[in-house]
Amino acid sequence: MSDSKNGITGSLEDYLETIFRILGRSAVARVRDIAEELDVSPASVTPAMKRLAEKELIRYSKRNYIELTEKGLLIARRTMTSHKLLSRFLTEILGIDREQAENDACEMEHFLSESSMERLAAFFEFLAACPELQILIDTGFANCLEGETEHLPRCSRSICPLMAHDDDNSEGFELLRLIDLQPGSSRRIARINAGIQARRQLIESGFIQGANVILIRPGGSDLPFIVKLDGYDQELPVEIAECVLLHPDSQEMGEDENEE
Amino acid sequence: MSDSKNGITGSLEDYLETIFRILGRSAVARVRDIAEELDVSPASVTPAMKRLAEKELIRYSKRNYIELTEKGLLIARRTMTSHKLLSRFLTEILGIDREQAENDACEMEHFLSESSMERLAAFFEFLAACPELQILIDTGFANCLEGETEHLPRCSRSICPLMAHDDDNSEGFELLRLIDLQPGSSRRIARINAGIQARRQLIESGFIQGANVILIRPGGSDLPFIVKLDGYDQELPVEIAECVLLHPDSQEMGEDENEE
DNA sequence: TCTATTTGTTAGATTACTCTAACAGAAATA
DNA sequence: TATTTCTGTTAGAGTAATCTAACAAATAGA
Repeated sequence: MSDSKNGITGSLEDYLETIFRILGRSAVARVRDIAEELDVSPASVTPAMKRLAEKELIRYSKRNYIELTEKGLLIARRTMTSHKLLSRFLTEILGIDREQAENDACEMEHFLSESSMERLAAFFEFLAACPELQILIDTGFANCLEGETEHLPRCSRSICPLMAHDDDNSEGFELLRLIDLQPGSSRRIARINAGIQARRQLIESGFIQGANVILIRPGGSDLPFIVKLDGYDQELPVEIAECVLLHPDSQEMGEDENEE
Repeated sequence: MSDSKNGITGSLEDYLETIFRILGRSAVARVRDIAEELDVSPASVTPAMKRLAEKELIRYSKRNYIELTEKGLLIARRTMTSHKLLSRFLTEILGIDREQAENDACEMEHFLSESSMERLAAFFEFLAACPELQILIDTGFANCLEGETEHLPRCSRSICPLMAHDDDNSEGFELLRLIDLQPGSSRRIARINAGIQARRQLIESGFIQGANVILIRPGGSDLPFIVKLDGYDQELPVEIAECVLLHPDSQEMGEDENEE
């Protein structure tokens, strides 16, 4: 029932985190501030405070200022750290805009386990200490994304030579197009070479790098391609199917990605 | 109220995803299978199916097999993809063990926005196409983590020269130890050089790369250090404070990390 | 066909959370 | 001091989710 590691729900974790934030900048935390910051009605805060006090995570008496206990402080800080790490990952690594990143992080923070948290922190330490990685991400990956409506993964040759291409038809250096695949044979997806719209649609349908597709039936101008993915047949119009680029080598089927 | 982008709750998304998984391997989906896979009682499944049917995400009639509608299929697939991406990120990049990664992904999947999802997918494409990045992560970062109880970020010189060190006292090449910091001055954390226990404790307390710390009062053998972080004073025993390594340059305070 | 087992549903309770509306206490103002 | 405003609480309702226990329908076995 109660989520995550603390034995409390995500909602209560949010209240703790909010109290922590407020106390970090003001001398006292009041019901009003909490309600405002969390965008809930003050009437929702009171019962939440009671629940927290019951669990001895805050000190709370009617109509009085709210304080975190030692235990509550620990959870609040952990939640806050989780939030920061996720938000930084989304903005600094993936390049998501701040607001969206905050939204996502705000919800995911309650479910990042301690070990994941610790590794994510290590990743930032590694990133800060490793200029090559920093450059690859800042320049290579970021450049890949900058032409938002353009074909996405695209590197400057100086950063990552194998990936370089000029967006004309030199695109598939070693990649195989889904539409050129032999019916009945299967490959792993290397990348999606589509505008943001089609790209999103394909990705949400499961066409992500590493996923295994089998061409069931080739299509034509009016006939959609049929491909099998995750055990399901899916229809793809030619103009969509064209965007799917495959790793040229038939994989060794030693791993999963197809079973679970 | 209803989470995420679909206008349905995480719980219902889980049911859809489960139905999707089952139909990917079996001809039919029954209440029993769903209950088993989700580890809930069959009595919880029936009302969930009613809620889903009401929203026209499944076709369901009493005591009959369950089918996804077109709309339901879309959501199920999107959730599934979100799950896969997160799980892959946790295992392939961060090196979390599979079971833990599945657990985390299972909950976070409901909150990863479409744009974040798309960028994460792009990251894998970039990774697959960029051998340098792959090497850095597989060798550099992974090596950093392999001695789990050891000092964490540690690179082999061949991969990332600046980071290389041999775990003797050559550790801080250019880094400043927190315990050597001038009282009153502030620096950003570069990394935590501690065993897994102390490391986890520090990170959960907010001592992550990039965070700004101010040394309030230096400590001694019996006297804990006091440092300010996120507006809060924290006590750190010497042996813990020793593990905190700082970027040597006083930062330009142009960004946040201290305000929000 | 009759019975036992499996499977699915219902009823009823519980928990957690939210809201609005009404009210009460405290502080600020006149 | 009296009154208005701000702040916090309570009451009452609603939603979503879960459970156990009892029951009903379908299937399988004898």
